[in-house]
Amino acid sequence: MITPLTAHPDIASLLEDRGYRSTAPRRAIIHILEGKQEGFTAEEIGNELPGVGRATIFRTIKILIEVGVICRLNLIDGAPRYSLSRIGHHHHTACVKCGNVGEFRAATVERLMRGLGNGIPGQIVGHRIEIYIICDKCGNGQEE
Amino acid sequence: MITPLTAHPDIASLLEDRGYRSTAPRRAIIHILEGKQEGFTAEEIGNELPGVGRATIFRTIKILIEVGVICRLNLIDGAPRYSLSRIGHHHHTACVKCGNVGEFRAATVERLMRGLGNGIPGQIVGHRIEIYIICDKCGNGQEE
DNA sequence: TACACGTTGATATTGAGTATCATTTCATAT
DNA sequence: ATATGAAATGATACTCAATATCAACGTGTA
Repeated sequence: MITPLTAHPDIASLLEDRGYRSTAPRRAIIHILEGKQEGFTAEEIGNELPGVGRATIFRTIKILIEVGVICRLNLIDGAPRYSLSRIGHHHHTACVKCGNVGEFRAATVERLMRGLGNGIPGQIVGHRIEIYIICDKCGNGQEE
Repeated sequence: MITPLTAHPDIASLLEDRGYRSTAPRRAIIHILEGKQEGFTAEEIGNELPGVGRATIFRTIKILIEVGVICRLNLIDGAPRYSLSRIGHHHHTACVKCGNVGEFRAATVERLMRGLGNGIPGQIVGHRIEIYIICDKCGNGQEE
C-alpha cells in the first residue's frame, strides 16, 4: 500500500514503519492520546480503556516513546507524565500546582547548551530542560 | 552551643537548625554521603549501613533533599540517583554509559532561562537542566 | 532522672512497571 | 479466502523504589 508522504504522518503509520503491527488496542490508545492536550499518566489511559490490559498500556507507551511520538516527564512528586511530542526537539514546562505539561522550544537555549562543552568533562550527547511554572489557571486568585 | 558561622556548615548542624534531632543513623548516613564523590542510590547507602533500616535511609534522604544538602536525579533508566549539592543552585551532568553524576553551573544559562518568560505561559518558578554526556572514562576506547 | 515526643526498624503496603505464558490476532503467502 | 507463523494480548505474578503503620527506642530538655 502506497501512501503519500506528509510532514506529520499519523501515529499508526509511524509504528508500522517500524514494523509494529496495527492492532485494536494500539489504535485505541493512540486515539485517546490524540485527544489529550496536556500531559497524562499511564493510569489515566488505562482508566479510559477498561478493555485493554495494564501490560498493553505500558508496552504501547514504551513503543511510542521509542518512536518519538510521546515523551516521559518525571516530575518530583507524582507519577510520571507522558505527553505528545508535537514538535521535534523540545522541552517541557510543568505547573507545580496542577502538574499540567506544556512544550516549548527556544533556539537560543539550544545554541547556548551546545556552547557549554568547555567546563563539562566528556562528550555532550543530549540535554533536557524543564521549566517549572505556575500556570495561568492556577495563578489566578493565588497572587495579588 | 554557639558555633562559628562557616560558608559550608556541617550537614548535621543544618538538620538541627531545622529541628531535626541528631541521631546515630542520621550521622552514619551523612558520614557515608560526605565520602561520596559521585551520585549514589538509596540502595547503595543501605548496603553500606546494614544496621540501618530501609525506611530510615529513605526518610533521611528525604530530609536531606528538603534541607537542600543533596538532590535527586531521575535518569531515564535505573533507580533515581542522589548527589551532594556542593554549590547552591546548579545542574547536573549524567553519563549515559555509567550513570555517574556531576554538577555544573553556568551563569549564562541562568540568565537566558530567566529571560525566557515570554513564550511561556504563566509564572516561572524554577527550572532544571540535565546534560547527558559520555564521560572521559567511558569515552576512552569507545570512539576513534 | 524522668518525661514527652521525635525517631527507628520490622513489617505490610502502595504504585509504577516488567516477566511469564497460554491464548488470540494480525499480515502474509498460498 | 484460508492457513500459518510470528507478534501481540491480557491475566497473573512479580520486581523495585518508596511510603504507611506502629510498638519500641533514643534524644534533648525540664
